[in-house]
Amino acid sequence: MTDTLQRKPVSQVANSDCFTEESLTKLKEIMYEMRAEAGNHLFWEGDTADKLYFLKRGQVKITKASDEGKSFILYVYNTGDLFGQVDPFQNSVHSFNAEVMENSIIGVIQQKDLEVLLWQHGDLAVEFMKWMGLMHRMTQTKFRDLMMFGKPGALCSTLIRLCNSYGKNHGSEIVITKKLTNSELADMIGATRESVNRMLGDLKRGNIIAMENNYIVVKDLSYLRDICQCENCPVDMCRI
Amino acid sequence: MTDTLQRKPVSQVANSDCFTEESLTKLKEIMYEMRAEAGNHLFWEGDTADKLYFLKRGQVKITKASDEGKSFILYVYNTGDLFGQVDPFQNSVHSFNAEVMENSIIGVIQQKDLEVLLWQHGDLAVEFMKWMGLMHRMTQTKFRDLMMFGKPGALCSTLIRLCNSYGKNHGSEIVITKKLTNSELADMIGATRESVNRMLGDLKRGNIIAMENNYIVVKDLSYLRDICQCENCPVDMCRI
DNA sequence: CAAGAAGTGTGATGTAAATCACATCACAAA
DNA sequence: TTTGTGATGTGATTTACATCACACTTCTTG
Repeated sequence: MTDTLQRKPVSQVANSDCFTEESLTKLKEIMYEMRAEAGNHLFWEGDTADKLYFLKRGQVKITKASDEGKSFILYVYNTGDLFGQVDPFQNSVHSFNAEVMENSIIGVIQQKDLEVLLWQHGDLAVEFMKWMGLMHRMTQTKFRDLMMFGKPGALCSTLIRLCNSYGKNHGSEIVITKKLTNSELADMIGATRESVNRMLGDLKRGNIIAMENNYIVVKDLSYLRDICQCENCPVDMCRI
Repeated sequence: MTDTLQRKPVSQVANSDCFTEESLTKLKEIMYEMRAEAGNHLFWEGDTADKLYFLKRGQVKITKASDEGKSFILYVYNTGDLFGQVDPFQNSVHSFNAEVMENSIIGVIQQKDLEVLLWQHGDLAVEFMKWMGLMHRMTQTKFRDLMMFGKPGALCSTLIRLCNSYGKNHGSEIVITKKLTNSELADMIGATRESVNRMLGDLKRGNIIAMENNYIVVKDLSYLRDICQCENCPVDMCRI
């Protein structure tokens, strides 16, 4: 979560920013490209986890379904993001689902190939370690935000993360350039649509946010920060 | 979370099991040893995060304090565990506190030194990547357990994790060989002492668990599994 | 453009869990 | 032995949030 001034233009922010141009090229060399249509799944819970995915273009969300049919959105990945699971077990399986949200072009990396690459290139290994550290930290901070500050805190944290992932500055306001339904927001914080609706209503009435042709506009970021005790961590960390 | 038969003796389970003997030796060569007394802190929120810690002996918990003075226990590390933060930012700071619970002997690794080592040794880099993946997954599964199955689910998941970290089989029962107060359990699942007390009472009445001179004994692991929809993942992953 | 689908907004009610308030209980120190 | 201290156990009350129910709005698409 960052000062509005520090924010990079939306289009440049991706978690593969951790890598240098050369490293990214090396990674790209061991990828094979595939296309996936919106609605399809890259993997399901229980599938073998032995691949990484580089989102050349598109959007993918990582979810967990509960028995009662509710689904919890853990991450949303966008163009330029790298994601997947690296485990020390041979028969490791996914605990989550990866659902394609927009038609996407995806570079697939086999864990075996990645291991060879890391083995050969020390600099890539170091960058890769840092990327993994970043991803882990993103999970931890999200965990904290969703556990410690109630549903309003979780929502405010999510709005801040959305600003960091999709925000465009308009003067002192930040437009979240991604349409989101109340249900989607609810699934991101483990709440119900109705609760989100009421909370958003409160924020609108308090002049913290506003809607501009169905996009959320954040008018008072510092208020959101206070609610979830945001510590102004790096933008790259506090994302969706 | 595993079948009782698969469970390794407590003393052998540590997250540094990801590494081969040789790799661990290399890591140990770049450590400097320090002693820390119970009650002290290895780091506080806001401190620079540029070190890893290898717990040669002792116990350390990673916590987050909320404004209202409540504290949430994210991890408890034991002898043989490696922990710490690796971030791609130069001025990265900790989001959590590390409190020493027992007098400990700790090997400290500077991130800079680690980078050199990873750069030089491909096999270590690959193992390190897997270790990081394991740690991340541990966080994710804990996240899921605490978010999706209510407080009873969170408690059951935590009891299973405690079995995996500290469990000793006694016939079909598992003794959790670590004394825990209701408050500590509460801090692990983000609940209150009273709630934990009531939930434990329910489990005792249902003959799922019992107390034997202040140690928790799990008598019906499968019941706990059902409550938190445990998928029987590897022991090494589902830990505290 | 009509009509169904998908999304929003909001009241009423139910329920899980926090909070408050004490009564024990265990045990260590004076 | 008393006294203090931390932990446990349990009822009564409050609160946050889910659930249910339904009206209203806005987007689709035939």
